[in-house]
Amino acid sequence: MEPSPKRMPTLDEVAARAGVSRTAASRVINNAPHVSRAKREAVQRAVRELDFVPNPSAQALASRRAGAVVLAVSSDEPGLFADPFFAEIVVGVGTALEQTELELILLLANTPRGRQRFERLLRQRRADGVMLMALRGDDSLGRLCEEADLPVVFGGRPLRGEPAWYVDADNEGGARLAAEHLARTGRRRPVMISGQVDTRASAARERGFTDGLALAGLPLLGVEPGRFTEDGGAEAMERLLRAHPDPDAVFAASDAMAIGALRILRERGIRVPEDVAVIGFDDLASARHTSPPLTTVHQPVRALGEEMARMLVGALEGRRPGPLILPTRLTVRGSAPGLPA
Amino acid sequence: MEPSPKRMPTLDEVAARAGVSRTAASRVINNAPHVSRAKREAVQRAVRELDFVPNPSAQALASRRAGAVVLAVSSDEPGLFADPFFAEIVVGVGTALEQTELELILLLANTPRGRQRFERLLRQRRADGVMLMALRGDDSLGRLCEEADLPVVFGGRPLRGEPAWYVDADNEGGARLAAEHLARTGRRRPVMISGQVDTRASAARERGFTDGLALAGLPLLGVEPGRFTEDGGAEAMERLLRAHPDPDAVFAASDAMAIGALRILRERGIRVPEDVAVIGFDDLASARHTSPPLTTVHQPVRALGEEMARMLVGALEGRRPGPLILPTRLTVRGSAPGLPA
DNA sequence: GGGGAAGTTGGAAGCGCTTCCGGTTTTGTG
DNA sequence: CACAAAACCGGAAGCGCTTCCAACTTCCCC
Repeated sequence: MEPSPKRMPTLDEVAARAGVSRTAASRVINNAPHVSRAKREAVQRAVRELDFVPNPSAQALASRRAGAVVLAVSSDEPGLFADPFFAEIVVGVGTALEQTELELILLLANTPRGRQRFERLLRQRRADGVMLMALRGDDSLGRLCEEADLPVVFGGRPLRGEPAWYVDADNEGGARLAAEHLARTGRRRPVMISGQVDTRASAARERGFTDGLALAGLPLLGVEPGRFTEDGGAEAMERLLRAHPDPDAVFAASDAMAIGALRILRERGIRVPEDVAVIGFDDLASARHTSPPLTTVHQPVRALGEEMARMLVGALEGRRPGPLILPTRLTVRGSAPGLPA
Repeated sequence: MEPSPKRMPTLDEVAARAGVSRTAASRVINNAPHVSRAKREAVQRAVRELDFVPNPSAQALASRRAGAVVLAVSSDEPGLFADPFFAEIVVGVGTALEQTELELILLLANTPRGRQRFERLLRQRRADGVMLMALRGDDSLGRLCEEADLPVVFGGRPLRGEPAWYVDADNEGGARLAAEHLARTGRRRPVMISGQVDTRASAARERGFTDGLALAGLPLLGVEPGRFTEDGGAEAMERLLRAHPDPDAVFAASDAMAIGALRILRERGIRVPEDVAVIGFDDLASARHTSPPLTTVHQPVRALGEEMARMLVGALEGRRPGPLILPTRLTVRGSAPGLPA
C-alpha cells in the first residue's frame, strides 16, 4: 500500500511506448505538422493507453503560454460585482471558454489590494489575455495590460480612448428606444436618472435618450446622476422631484436605479404608470418583480460575456476582430405600458 | 527600438546580484529558514532593484504546487449560476483569497463538457484545492476530487456522505425561526414549498420547519417541491392550493420560489399578508422589492464564500479545520409581519 | 537520372525554479 | 575546551515540456 503519489505518465513514456522521439510525441499532442501518419497514430494510441495528460506547468514554462485568461472586474461601488449583471457576464464567458482549453481566472480588482494582484498577475504572465469589465472611467487597468502587452478586450467601452477590441451593448440605441416609447405613449415631461458620471455607458444612454426626445420634439426637463445603485437612484429621484415637481416620465440608466425611483414615487403617492411612466435599463430578472413590473431596455448580458470571450480567443489565435456592438431592445411592462390596442 | 520582448529577471540574476547562490535566493523568496540575516537582506534588495517576480510556471513545475484553487459550480438548472446567490459566493471567495497568493479559477460544471473540463483540471493538478458548490444530490464531483486527492471544501453539505470540510448555513435553524414566527403571529394552517428534492439544504429546511411547527403544536398541511426556481415555486403553490384550499401561511425554501408563490397568490386574489403570510429563504436583494416586501430567512452568503476560501486555505496549510455552520436569522418584512407593537 | 523542394526526424538545449544532500560554520552545554 | 547539535550554504539534479537545428527521406519535374 503506497500512499499513492500516483505519478502521472510523462511525454517521454508516451514517446517510448510509441517508439518515437519525444519531439514527435510533442508534435502530435499539439497537433503540429511534420509527423507522419503512422507515427501520429502510434502516439495517439500510446496517449490513450497511458491516459496521458500533458502537464500544464511544464507546457507553460517551455512554451511561454499560460493556458488561461483572466476576467478582471473593477468598479468603485464595492460589491457591485454581486450584481446579477456580472453573474450573467461570467456565465457567458464561462460558456464560451468551454469550447477551448483555456481556464478562466477571476479577479476582483475593486480594492487596492485587488489591483496589485492584477498587476502581479500580468507581470507573471499567468494569463494569455485579459477581459476587462471596468466600470469606472479613470480606469488604469487597461493601460497596465498594454504595458504587459497582453491582448485585452473590454466589456463596454472605457470612458477615454477607443480600444482595439471591445464588445458593448447598443446603449445609445436602447436609450433612444426608451425615448421613442415615451413620446409615442403621450409623455411630454420626461426626466432622466443617469449613472456614474465617469462612465461611457451612462453618457451613451444619456445621449441616446436626449437624441430620441429631440427627434420627437421633446425637451429633457432634468438629469440627475444616480451611481447605478438603487439608493443612488432613489436620491436622484428626490432631487429631480424637487427641481421639477411634475414630470410624467422618468428614464433611469439602470434597473437598480429605476427600482430606487419607484420606491420614492410610491412614498410620494405618485402613481406609476398613471402619473409617471418609468423605464429602466438592463432588464435584470428583478425587473419583472417590481410593482408595477418594470418596462426596461433589454441588453443581452450573457451574450456580451460570450462575445468577449470569443473575441479574446480570436485575438489569441492571431485574428484581428474589430469591436462589436450588441443590439438592445425595449421590454414593455407595466411601469410604462404601450398604447392600448 | 526592440519589439520589447522584455525579458524578465530570473532568480539566477537576483542571486548573482546579491552575491549568493540561487538556492539561497530561492529560500529568501519563499521565506524559508536557513538563510542568514545578511544574505536575506541582500537578496531582498536585489529583488527590489531588479523588480523580480518569480515565474509561476517554473515554480509550479518544480514544486508541484499550482498556486491556484478552483471554484466549481454545478447544478441542474442551467443558468442557476446566474443567481445572485452565486455572485455573492464568488465575491466572498475572491475577497478571502485576496489575502493569499492563490489565484481563483472559476469553472462552470453544469454541462457534460464542463464536467470533463473539471476532471481534466484535476488530473492536470492545475489547482491545489477545490471549492465545490454542488447543488444537486447525485453529485459525483466530490468523488473526483478525492480520487485526485485534492482537498475539497463543500459549500453546503452534499446529500450523501459527510465530507471532512464544508461550510453551510444553519438551514434547519433558519427554517425553525420561520415556523416560530408564523406560529407566534397566529398562523395555524401552514404549507411549505421545498426545493430540489435531492438537496440536503432543502431537506434541512423542511425538517427545521416541521420541527418548529411541531414545537408550537402545529401540523404541516402540505409540502410541494419547487426546484428552487421561481416558476417551480409558482407551480408548487398551485398544487398546494389545489390540495389545501385555505392555508394561512406558506414557507418557501428559497426567495425565488417565494416570489413565484406570491405571483400565484396575487393572481388568485389571495391577499398577502392578510389572508396568507409568506416567508422565503435566502434574503436576496430582490426580496426587498417584491410586493409586499418578503419576510425571509437571511443567510450570510458572502460570508459563506469567505469561509469556504479560508477553510480551503487552512487545509492547504496543513491545518485540519472542521465543518462550519453559519447562523441564519429572520428578516421580517411585509409578507409576514410581526405582531403589531 | 540529377537537383532540389518539401516533408520528416530526433538530439539537445533550454524554460526558471525547487529541493536533496553533503559539507561547513556557528552555537550551546557540561 | 571539547563535542554534539543546530543553523547555514551551494552544487547539482531534476520538474516535464517545447523548439531550434541539422540531418535525413521522399517525391517530383525537367
